[in-house]
Amino acid sequence: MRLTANKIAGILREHGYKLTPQRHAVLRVIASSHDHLTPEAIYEKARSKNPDIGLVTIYRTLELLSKLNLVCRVHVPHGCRGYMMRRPTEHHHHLVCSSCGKVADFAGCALTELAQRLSNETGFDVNGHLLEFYGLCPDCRTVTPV
Amino acid sequence: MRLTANKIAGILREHGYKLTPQRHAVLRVIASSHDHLTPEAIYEKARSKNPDIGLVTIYRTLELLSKLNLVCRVHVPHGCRGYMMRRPTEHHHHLVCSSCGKVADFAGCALTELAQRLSNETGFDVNGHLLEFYGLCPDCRTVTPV
DNA sequence: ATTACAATTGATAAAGATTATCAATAGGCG
DNA sequence: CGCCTATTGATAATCTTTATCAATTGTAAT
Repeated sequence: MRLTANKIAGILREHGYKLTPQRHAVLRVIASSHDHLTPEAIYEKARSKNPDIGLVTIYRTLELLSKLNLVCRVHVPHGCRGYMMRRPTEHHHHLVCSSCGKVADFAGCALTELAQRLSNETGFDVNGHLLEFYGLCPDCRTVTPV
Repeated sequence: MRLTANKIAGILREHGYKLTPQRHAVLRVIASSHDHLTPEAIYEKARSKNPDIGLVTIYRTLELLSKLNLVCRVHVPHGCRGYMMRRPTEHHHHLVCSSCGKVADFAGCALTELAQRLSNETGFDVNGHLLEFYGLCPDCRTVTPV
């Protein structure tokens, strides 16, 4: 089960934020893509539906949606600002090809135990983690990487 | 045992790169700090020893040192370009406080097994990973986070 | 030591990405 | 329907990072 753009729009409203066409557009764009999208890419896609949307609004909206935990920010080697839908029931991480940038998802990170250990040892209140693997995808293994 | 700046300078030379005072300075700066340093911070520190060094050289040197795996690039929530020494015998990761930015190190990530599994399942040639935990440090737990 | 060559540097400018400002607009509630 | 305030978009202002290119400087061979 995954959250639809409409459900998320409801959540947005529940938190006291207005539902504007621009926010709706950004949500649609992110929800309809499986990959990470840069603010610029989101801008381009959103404009095709909503030609008058401004780039600044994209940034503001992304910040808001991140704060509400509706989208998550992802770091990849070439570009550290990618956004994608957060799917609560599908906790997963990324395996990124260093050569072509292809991204494969994987689940089963089994880090809660480690998080608990860290919490005990350091006194931190651990509430999240970032895990990514890097390597060469099958296609790029056969050629000389750039 | 940790690599000294001198040893690393030797490694640099072995790889066919010249040992310039600027590169030496950047290495010293990074090697002498335990925290992540931004390019700008490295620039400031390097200038105190070598007033004529240029910012562009810092960027170029960081790129080179990263390529040689002598330093590693770290992503943290507020600023995605931090560099620190790579210490081959001390593989470790970071636990970052979302509020004050304090960083604690930890070892024992036990991800080689997972990397092997991913390698088998996806055909990727996995050669590295990025793992970071986020949370609130003991000091920041008691006050309202920003 | 000297020389010559190629790598490296620094200053400047250019390009890109992100944030601040502020008047105009539009969503949501009564 | 109309008001109030949040939100938007255009522009400009900040950073951050990269490109350019002449001048400099390691290095290895002499």
